[in-house]
Amino acid sequence: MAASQAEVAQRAGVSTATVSRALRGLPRVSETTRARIVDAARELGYVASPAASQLATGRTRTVGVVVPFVDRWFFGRVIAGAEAVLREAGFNLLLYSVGDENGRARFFEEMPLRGRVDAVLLLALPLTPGEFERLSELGVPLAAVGLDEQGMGCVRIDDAAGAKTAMRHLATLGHRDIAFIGGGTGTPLGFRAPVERRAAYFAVRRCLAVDDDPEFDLDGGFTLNGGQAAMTRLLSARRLPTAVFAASDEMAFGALRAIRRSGLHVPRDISLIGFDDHEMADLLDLTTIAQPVVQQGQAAGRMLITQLTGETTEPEAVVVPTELIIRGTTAPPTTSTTRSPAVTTPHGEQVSNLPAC
Amino acid sequence: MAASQAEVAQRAGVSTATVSRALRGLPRVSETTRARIVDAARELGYVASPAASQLATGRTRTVGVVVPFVDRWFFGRVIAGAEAVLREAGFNLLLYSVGDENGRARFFEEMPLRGRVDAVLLLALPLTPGEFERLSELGVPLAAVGLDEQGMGCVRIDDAAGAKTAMRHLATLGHRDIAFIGGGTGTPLGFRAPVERRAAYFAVRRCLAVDDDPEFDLDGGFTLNGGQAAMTRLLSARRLPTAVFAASDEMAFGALRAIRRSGLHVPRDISLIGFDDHEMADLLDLTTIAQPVVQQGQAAGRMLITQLTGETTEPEAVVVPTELIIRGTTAPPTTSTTRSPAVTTPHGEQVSNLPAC
DNA sequence: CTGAAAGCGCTAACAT
DNA sequence: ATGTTAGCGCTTTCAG
Repeated sequence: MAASQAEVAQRAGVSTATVSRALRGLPRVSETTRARIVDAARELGYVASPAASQLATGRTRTVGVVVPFVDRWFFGRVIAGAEAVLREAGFNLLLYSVGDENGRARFFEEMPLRGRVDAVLLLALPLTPGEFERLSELGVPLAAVGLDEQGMGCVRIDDAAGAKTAMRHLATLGHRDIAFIGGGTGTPLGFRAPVERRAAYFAVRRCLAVDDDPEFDLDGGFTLNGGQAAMTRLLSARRLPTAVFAASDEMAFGALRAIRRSGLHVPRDISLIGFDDHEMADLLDLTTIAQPVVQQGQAAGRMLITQLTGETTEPEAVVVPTELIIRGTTAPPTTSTTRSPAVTTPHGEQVSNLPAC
Repeated sequence: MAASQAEVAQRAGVSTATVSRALRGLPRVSETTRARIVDAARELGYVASPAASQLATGRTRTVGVVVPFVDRWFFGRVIAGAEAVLREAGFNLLLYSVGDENGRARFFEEMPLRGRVDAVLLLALPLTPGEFERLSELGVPLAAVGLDEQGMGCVRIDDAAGAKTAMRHLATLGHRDIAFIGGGTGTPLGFRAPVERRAAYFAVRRCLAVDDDPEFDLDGGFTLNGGQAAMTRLLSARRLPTAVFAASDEMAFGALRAIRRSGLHVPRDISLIGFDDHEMADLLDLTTIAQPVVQQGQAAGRMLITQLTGETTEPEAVVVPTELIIRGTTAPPTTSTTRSPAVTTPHGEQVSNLPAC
């Protein structure tokens, strides 16, 4: 069916070794024979069998991408970014979606990537020492997005700083009664963004000298519906916050819906800030913390390419910046509960005497 | 590094041939030796080299998935569905994102999937005869989602019927001045959903005896921003429609934003219906035509598995049903322009004497 | 039920 | 610059 290297060799009147060299652009082949071989190959429609060259060289020209979910906005974008640069460099993408605890266990047990990839890109999955060990046994370069792991290239945002910025934005507007919708801190998948964003929430609260309030610490499971449910719970509580910080835009969307359904208005009655700058955030006029998503995928992809193309560069850890995007869901609290005199800036923000949090 | 079959054979005191049979569950191996071999393999952590068995058998245990974009809601979901069933059946996924005209050309020219996959799943990419030919040369089973191609398993919705339902819903409510936001009919990628949905729009118009109106036929490029831009154009036209049919929810979201920005209200001033039942549709209370997305991916995946596991079933064409989801963005026109007496049903729909469109 | 041996199609030393 | 010759690690007749 498909032409073999031997046929090309015969047609060009050379040995298979020369064909191999010529077609891979290696030196030690005269230009004239190379041209002859290239012609013969084209005429025969020859393409080297990946399996054979893989067996001979050990290289697969494939990168494994391990992701919790393919069908979430964030991951889809990161994959797209990584795919673009890897494809450009001639690599294929082997996709593995871990999904849940079960799938994760299976992945690390069976290691379906073993012998199939030259490198692995990990998305947002913090590894247990055992898992890291298993992955290392593959003996290929590793990189990750949304992780801060030793021994592999990592590109991520500073979740703590981003969350702090969100909280400071609310505080600057004059808010003190701020609720948090996060969640997933106890999930088996163990993402770190949820944990860090929540920690920052508490840190800023304390810095503002506001007592902890368990009723203001909600679990929205990082989903739209979860965010809505959490907000609904919040709205039926004894005391209402003047602002809500949702640790992801999707949860903020859900919260938005719950607030509207309750007849309240954003930001008049409650301010709301999200995190991620989801593609829908602009549409819903949601104030949020933006992070570059596609770029993180690209950066991680490039790291792997660098590792793969010989230069034994030390795996680096890149932190990309987040940015506060002020839209229409945040404003100063109407029932002025600010504890210090505040003036309004041209941007409509109140400047209160914030402690240096 | 990794244990080889020979080592297992030696440890179990048999030949590599027997190891091969035993580990793959083939017959003609006594249970006692099989057990011994399995033990030896486990102790050595042996896993067969994919490259080697691939070279020997020609099978890759991998399915190629060719998709226009990874980072669109629809495709992400379909991939997730397909991945689940294929993974379950022991197949890996090789992802190829075609993206644009350029990437598409490269894909069909280089055929990076050649020799790397046992089957190919195509998403929403109608093929030119030449492309189909190239793909067929791979000599592997083909399946598609969102296509109606001869010679491969296809699973899709009836776009025409769905669009007709959307239009009839508006017509039943009493709307006659209905605009359409679609687009991409001229895109090089040549998806068919845009074309069919638009054709149905015109068909129902004519059936309602409403003259064609070029000003009501907008291009929203199947993106959120495009939808917004199209709606903005529409709002600045001489004559306003009482309803808008957006061929995708994402464009409907954009339209929604444009309408709100203009100070008009949905559905009081303008009714709006979308298509797809995007995850955000419920949040935005958008009336739409729902289609099963994950299920289409699963169905296509199963088709491939069937083809692959011997049963030489004829590639079938499955059409899954769509469903009208009535939410809050559609209502009877306020300025009653109905041409026939209408009564209101318990569901709030007006029943007008619709011609049988 | 098991083993010997011949590939699968390519690459990489080593010769020439 | 080119050819020879071993593998790479598994599968699969074909014998036994």
